[in-house]
Amino acid sequence: MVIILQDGSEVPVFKQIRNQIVMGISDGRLQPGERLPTVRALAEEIGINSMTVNKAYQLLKQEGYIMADRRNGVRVRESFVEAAGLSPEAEEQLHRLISEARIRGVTRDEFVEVVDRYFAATQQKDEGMQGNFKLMPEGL
Amino acid sequence: MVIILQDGSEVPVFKQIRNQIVMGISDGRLQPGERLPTVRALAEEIGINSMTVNKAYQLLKQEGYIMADRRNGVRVRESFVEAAGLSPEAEEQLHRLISEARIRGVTRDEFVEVVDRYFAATQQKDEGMQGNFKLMPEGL
DNA sequence: TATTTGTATTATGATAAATCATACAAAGAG
DNA sequence: CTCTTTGTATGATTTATCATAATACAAATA
Repeated sequence: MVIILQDGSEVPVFKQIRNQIVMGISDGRLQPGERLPTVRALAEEIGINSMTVNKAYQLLKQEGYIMADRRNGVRVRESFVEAAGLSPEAEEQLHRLISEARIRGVTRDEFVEVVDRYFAATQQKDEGMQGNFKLMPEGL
Repeated sequence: MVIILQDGSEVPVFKQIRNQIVMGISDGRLQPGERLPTVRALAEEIGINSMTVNKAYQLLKQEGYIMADRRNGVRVRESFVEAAGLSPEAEEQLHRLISEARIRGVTRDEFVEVVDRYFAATQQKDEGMQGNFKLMPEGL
């Protein structure tokens, strides 16, 4: 699992960490139950304050993506609650994205093509990369 | 076209205005060249400061959705620049939305279903729905 | 016992966001 | 010309966010 922090991004660091971990869970790079780095380890590797990492973990925990306690450390949840459809926030954001895309001239098929590309980006379990949690310094 | 502000929303007011106008343009409720309310009129209608409306208009103007000057007031652009595909920001946000949706158990078909619903929500020009902005005199 | 763990607390500085009150110049109407 | 309306520039204020920092603490572990 590689985390890449973009420096000039308007997205705050703690949210970049959160987003990339969510994407990692979604595409299988992070397996259920897999342990994540400690807040201090991750903070030191990236070169940020540990409370910033903790803020990302707190958010992920509250959203139900991970579990964290002093017994088991921080781990990806074993199972996720299957909800009916998208969240209201997700629907709203998707609506906005589609509105902007249509004005740009993007057709339905072109949009679905992008959707399929991301849906297909499911990475199956790879023993070789198990447990590796690499961090890259701010790039680009 | 009626602007409805959600009170408890985390989305700032100026961005709510911007988003709703973009959606209005996309689904045809706002026609090309159609005049939008003055900053003061819209501000008074929804009970906010006129500079907040101006901030939304400035953003829309910068993004190329509208044109605004002292001669013609504020109007929806006649034509929009057709770009190739989604913006990088849109792709990134879509990627995140899909990642979150997949974890919730949303399938590709279910997701596309929602996409189609919003893509189909193109409202053609309808004389019956010609209730524009309330305080809007239809001048050239 | 000593260390590591997540986490709670509090503080601080920096920066950005959000709203508001004015004022001004350009344009049009009378 | 005068008066009004227009978008907009300016500055102020208030609030919120972000990241860092220095601790401390309880639970688990080596």
